[in-house]
Amino acid sequence: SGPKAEVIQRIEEYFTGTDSLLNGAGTSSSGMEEWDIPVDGFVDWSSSMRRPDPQAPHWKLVSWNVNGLRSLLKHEDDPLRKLLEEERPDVLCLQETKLKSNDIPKIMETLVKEYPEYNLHCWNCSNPRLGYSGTAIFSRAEPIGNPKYDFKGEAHSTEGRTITVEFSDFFLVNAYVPNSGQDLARLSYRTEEWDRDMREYMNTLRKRGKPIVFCGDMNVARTRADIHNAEGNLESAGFTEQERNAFSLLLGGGLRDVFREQHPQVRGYTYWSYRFRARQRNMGWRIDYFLASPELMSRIYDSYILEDTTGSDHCPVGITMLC
Amino acid sequence: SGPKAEVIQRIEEYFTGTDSLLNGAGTSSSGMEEWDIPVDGFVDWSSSMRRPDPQAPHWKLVSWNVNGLRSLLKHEDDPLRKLLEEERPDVLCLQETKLKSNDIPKIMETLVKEYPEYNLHCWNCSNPRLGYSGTAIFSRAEPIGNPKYDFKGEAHSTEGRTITVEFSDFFLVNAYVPNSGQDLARLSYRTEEWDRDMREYMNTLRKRGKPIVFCGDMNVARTRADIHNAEGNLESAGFTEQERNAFSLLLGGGLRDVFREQHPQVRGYTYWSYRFRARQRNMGWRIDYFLASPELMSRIYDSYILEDTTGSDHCPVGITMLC
DNA sequence: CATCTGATG
DNA sequence: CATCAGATG
Repeated sequence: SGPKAEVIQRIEEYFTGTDSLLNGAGTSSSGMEEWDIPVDGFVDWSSSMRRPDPQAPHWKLVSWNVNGLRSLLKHEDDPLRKLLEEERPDVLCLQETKLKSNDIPKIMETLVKEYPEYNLHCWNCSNPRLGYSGTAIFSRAEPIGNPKYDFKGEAHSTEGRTITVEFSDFFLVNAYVPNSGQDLARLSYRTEEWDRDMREYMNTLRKRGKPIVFCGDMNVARTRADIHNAEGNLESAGFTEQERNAFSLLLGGGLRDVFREQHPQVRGYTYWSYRFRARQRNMGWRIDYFLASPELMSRIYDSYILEDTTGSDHCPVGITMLC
Repeated sequence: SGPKAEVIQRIEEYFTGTDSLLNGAGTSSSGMEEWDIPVDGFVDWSSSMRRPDPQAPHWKLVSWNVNGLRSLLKHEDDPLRKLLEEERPDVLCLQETKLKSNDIPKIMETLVKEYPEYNLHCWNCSNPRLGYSGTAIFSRAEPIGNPKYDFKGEAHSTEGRTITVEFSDFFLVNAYVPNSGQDLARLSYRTEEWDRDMREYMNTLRKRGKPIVFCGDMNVARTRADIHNAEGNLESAGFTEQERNAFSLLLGGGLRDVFREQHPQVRGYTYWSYRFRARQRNMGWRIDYFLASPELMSRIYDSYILEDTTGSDHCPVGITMLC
């Protein structure tokens, strides 16, 4: 019906192009381990790969691990306001706000006053551990009902890592997946409990009959194309076999890695350690994702990395979705 | 004998001028509490009150609570190097270096390389508590024997608060007197143990037959003229009756407050809280001192406050001593 | 090499 | 409102 249908048609053609990994993604039918795909012929992500905003009505969704919102708002170049004003996302999901509940009213007041067009501001924060983790969502559109904080009862409710918001035609889940920690101290919690329970949660959401957008810092790089130095990081938090396998299970369970499907031959990172001047040397990881239910893929027009946005050790990622 | 004797004569005349508090200092013969002297007619310290360097051979001694030496060396305007190059002290005493023993070799190497004219570099630091307190002395002249760290055996030996150096004609004691703490938690330790033991230590040094220069952050303002708001701070660490009385006992025991004797009618502060923009508003305290044995007073040519030196919540203080 | 907290001043 | 540490990433 009108421009939207035309655009969807174009997106479907784009996805079925010859360079697409779509058919192979999430399976290992070839016998080759999924993570170990060859990266010959991959090109680096560049913002010129972004597609212009479509004519059809659409939402821009952006996700960003800000590594401390209070600090971010003090930066000289004010990258959050720049993002809000230049990118104008309809929905902005933040991770690692590191806010304690005491800090939230003041920050919220500031942002509500400056950006009244965002009708929803919701915050989840760690408790009792202060200044750790934390997530937030700003949205121009108001959701159906109230945001849902955390998932699976009390199991993962003390670190403020997830917020779920229901919109008319999809669920949005914003997550900051636990880091497996130094010496992988938290690897088993992360993969055997959190990741498992998240898959279950995705299944329960799906049963409610709406597709899902699941975004945030997944704290795992999927494949050789998603990390600068695969060999050197096989034992590192964020690239262990256990984490990659758990992520594969999530994707196998019906969620799709939007960026990878739209850019099958592109190397694009979203995180660079603050150490070793890693960002200047582009020694990065792709660990921030938009995942989506298959039935949404034909409406997702663009998927991109805002690699020029500084102020955090992560940069924002975004999608454009027809609505 | 020559210029030195002439200068000493001039200093003595200066001290016996009509505006001197010399006769009243350290006693309360008038019935009025010493701290509560009227401050009418006091003028603010200004660097124009400094006396030019004398012709006779002399040493400049400077004392500075640097509030973290590592941080100080990273400041844009590099105030420590500026002090060393512009003031060219013969002896520099530092307090609150906040160095742990691990940090000392590297910092020492840097400074020894840049300022080889300082033949003595000695450091005392807190242990086991890291990054707390700490003192240091740099001196062009080499001392007699080795520096002595701490005093009174093991009683006050875990916080790196004092260094004693013996020169040919005086002892130099550099001290960072313990702060009485929030809610005066440490007031009794400070006044009943540390201050008492320090008086004893001064007595033992005196018995060795040399005068004493005792400098540093004494963490107490003596009188109404030494603090911006006396009434408001009668219960504050650094201006309680107990601390003022303990300091009076030290002065009564034979040490003289050089700045106050040379500038009896001057209000000069050496510390301003980082809070409340106290320094801009000159809401300060005089808590950094050079104290000296009476027999040295006729040789101390100048006593001054380097109020323009920033980089710490204290500014340096100095004296010029004929030798 | 960043961010947080919490202690200290 | 500064410094430090120590935890975390």
